[in-house]
Amino acid sequence: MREKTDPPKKSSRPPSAAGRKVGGLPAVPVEIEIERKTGTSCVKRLPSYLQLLRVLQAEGQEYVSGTVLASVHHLEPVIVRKDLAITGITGTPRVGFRVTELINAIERFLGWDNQTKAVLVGVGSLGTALLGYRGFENYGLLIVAAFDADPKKIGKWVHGCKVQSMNQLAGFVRRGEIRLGVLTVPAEAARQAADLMIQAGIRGIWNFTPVKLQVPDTVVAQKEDLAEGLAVLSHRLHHLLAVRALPPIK
Amino acid sequence: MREKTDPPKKSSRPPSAAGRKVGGLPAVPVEIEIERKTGTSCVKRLPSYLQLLRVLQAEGQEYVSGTVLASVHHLEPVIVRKDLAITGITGTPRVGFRVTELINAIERFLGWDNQTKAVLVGVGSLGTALLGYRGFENYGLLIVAAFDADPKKIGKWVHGCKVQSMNQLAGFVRRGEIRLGVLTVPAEAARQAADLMIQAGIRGIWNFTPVKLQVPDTVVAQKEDLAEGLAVLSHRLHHLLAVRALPPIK
DNA sequence: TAGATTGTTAATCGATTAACAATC
DNA sequence: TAGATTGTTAATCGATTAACAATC
Repeated sequence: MREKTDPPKKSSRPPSAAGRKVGGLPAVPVEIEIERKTGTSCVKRLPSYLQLLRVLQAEGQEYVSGTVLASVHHLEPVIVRKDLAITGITGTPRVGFRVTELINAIERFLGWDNQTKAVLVGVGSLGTALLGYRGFENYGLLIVAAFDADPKKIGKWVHGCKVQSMNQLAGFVRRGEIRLGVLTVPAEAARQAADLMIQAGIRGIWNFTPVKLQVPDTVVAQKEDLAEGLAVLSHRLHHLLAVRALPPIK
Repeated sequence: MREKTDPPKKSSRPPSAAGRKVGGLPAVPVEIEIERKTGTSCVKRLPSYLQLLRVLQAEGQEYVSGTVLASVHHLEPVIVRKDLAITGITGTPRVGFRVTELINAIERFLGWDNQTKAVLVGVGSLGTALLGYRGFENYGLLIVAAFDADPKKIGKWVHGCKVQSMNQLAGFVRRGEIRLGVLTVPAEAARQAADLMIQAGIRGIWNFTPVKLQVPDTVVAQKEDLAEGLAVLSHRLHHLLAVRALPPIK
């Protein structure tokens, strides 16, 4: 309602500058551009949008509104709008976002626009499990080789990967220009295996061990702990059964 | 320093009442007791403490301080103190917490003091993976049966479980008094499979599908999404490589 | 045009961190 | 005793939610 005749306190909606890329050049110095608020919560929700967007794309939908994305995921629409904003995309009022454009923006933001090759270290039960799981390909991840320290495992084939010795890791990583590693060794071996991966040139470690890794700032480590989710579930279930078991409430 | 001669503003440290169990009876009405601040962040960190505590117990350590737990996990000591407080345990200044007591308190709080039996629904690549992973036994979870809708899979043995048809689910759950189910079907089948599980009497669903389930309030559902962690890792790696790749910084 | 939807700022909520008395 | 550690309250920080002008 308020017009742009005189600027009061609020300068509502400056067309799109201030820390956003306009043409191809950042409107502000790069350091500030990089430091923009990218809380991890926003990033975590992007894959679920992506998953739905791909379904919509397959169905031939051209546009989707943030409102629709929100209702499917049981989120507030404003959350979706903010999440999508970090990818740099803009929508059109009353219409929404172009599905294809949104898919590309999210994939680009996450670095999933090209398949990323990864090695897996530690072919135990979890490692074997992950090698067999083909779902990661939807997320731009392709595990191309497996390594283990146990001589009894070396040479065996697991889900299409020949298990190699740890000595072969550095050469393989260098030749293949691999940047990402999945760590699934037992807790005791975690630290040493991670160090070998880093020496080999791995820059990102998806850490499935219960050990908090210390890595140099040229490397990122992401801890994945199924026990976290299970703990929340167990506690809530425990609680629910205690409350709901005794009297039939109504 | 301040004595309890006269009560100023702050009544620092009332011995231990106010919403805490004292003997065996809650000091306040049950509803309030239940509603006590149990943010999910605290609960998620408990398994990692538990893991370390078991190592210490095996080593014969009798006491451990919150400070030590904190430094191992790279957390602030006050976080550990708050987390442990939700289990109802108390420590002794200068000494710390009794390891055995702490293990018991955490296990009890999470409902991990007795093994919980679970069924798994959906024997695809991820389901097979989880059936083969024996690590859950440390977290009080034992997957005792597997179910699938695909007739071609029924009757096969996967990691010691015979795959059963969905028709057999309800009977099995009732006979075994199973409360927990692991859902690893494809996205399209998630809703229907979850409904069958709930009808069968399952009260907690560990949901590995990318679908947000709608469940009645007699059931808890916990979504587990590996893509979340991978998204955070990918984004950080992408970012890191962009920043660190171009110029050799120093 | 009217009204649904976007993008953004301000307010609220929850979790983390700082500070500190009480304790052994 | 002295000093490290506990338990708790207050302050800070970040994420979610509310509110609303701009837009098609």
